[in-house]
Amino acid sequence: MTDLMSLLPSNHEDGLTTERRDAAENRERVLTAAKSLFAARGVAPVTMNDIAQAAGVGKGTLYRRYANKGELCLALMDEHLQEFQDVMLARMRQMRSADVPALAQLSHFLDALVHFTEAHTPYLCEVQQAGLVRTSRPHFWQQWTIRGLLQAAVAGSELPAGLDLDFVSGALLAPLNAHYFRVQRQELGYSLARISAGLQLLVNGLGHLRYDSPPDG
Amino acid sequence: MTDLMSLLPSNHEDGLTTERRDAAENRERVLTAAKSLFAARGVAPVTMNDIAQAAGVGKGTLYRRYANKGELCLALMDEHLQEFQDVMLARMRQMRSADVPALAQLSHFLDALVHFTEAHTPYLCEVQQAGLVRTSRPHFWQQWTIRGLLQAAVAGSELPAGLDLDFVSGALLAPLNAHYFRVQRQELGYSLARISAGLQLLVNGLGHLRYDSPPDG
DNA sequence: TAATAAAGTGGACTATAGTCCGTTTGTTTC
DNA sequence: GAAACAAACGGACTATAGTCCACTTTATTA
Repeated sequence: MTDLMSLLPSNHEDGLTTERRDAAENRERVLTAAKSLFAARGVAPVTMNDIAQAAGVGKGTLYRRYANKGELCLALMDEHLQEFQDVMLARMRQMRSADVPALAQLSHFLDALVHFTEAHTPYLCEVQQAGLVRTSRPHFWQQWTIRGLLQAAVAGSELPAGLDLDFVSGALLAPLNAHYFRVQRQELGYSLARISAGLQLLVNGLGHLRYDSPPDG
Repeated sequence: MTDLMSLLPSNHEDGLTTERRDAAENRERVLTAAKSLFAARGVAPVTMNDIAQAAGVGKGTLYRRYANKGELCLALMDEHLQEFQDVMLARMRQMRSADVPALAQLSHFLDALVHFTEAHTPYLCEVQQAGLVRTSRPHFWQQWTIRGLLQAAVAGSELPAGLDLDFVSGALLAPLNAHYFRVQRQELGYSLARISAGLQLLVNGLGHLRYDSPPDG
């Protein structure tokens, strides 16, 4: 469960192809400038032009590395995401060795995910707007983890066999869609606990199914 | 269940404030032009400029009536939506008088919704991109209907009391988000039946819960 | 039917995203 | 350390969304 992730594309340059010195410098300047602009004015109102200018770099240079604000936000989130993944993997290893049932692990994971989404909503909104969600590391990893826990629950007879785990793992993640999450939080006024509890309701429901519903291809 | 809808804002002008003759003419020309452009080239690649030009109308005129492509698409969908609503209300009345359980009605409704979404995906994507989803008639009505059926299921003891129906009705709709729906259909290759079955899985799961999970505010 | 007010119109204008390509800089090789 | 090549750079340029406002048309009313 831990090794497969290293095969995924990473958001920061990997050491295989070395980056030219000026390029590395500029990347750093762009990230720093973006971070401080976002902190000062919020994410949405800052334009790519603003960022390029603040970084003392041409637009072409900026776009060469980050095709849009979404990619830039993904890069800025990278270390937080890495940490989140590490923490969650550690906790889940621990839970597994303490024989915590898979569905309980899933509940824990979903709750953590709600908090992660809360912490990064503006960035995630940009990622989504850019259409990068499905291909982004955060989302891929999240769905992959959920799917794995569901699978484990099936293996441990907590869930009936024959469930459409691909669909369900996507459906559990759908309400955490950044834009929708913001609506829930700000327009509908849902608390984090409420969202978390709602998701667990769906999971618990699945756990009480007692027959097989055949999926089709 | 039927009357409340008439209070909602409609997408076409209501007869209360009469529209000036030239304005009505231009509105018609815009809708016609847009429909044929969308049919010829698809929705996404057509620009507002294209539409204004094809309609023989200035940009200002176009934007006065439709603030963006999303609103325009909503207007173009209006009669289809109206028909869909009528059909569904009729069917549900019929089912109710035949004592079909609420959850079975919900299954039927979700299945119909999958087909409706399929039929209008490109339009719905524009609506979503414009950020109009939550305020649009289609979405409001859909969630309102689902929520009503869930409520009926609670009343008929098909569902335990205490469920967070607001959250759940939103969560059931989340995987039908136009962009995500397109991903499921085109990238993941899910069939309509599979999506429909997946949603019903979630509903059925709820139906087998046997304890109350308290929501919080 | 002329005067008037309100509603509607069109296209120039601004803002932003994103592309393109001639120029510059860094790295490698000899 | 000079030549040669690839990588990176920057800013002018294009495309599109959306705004603004001086002007025109319609409906009203006297």
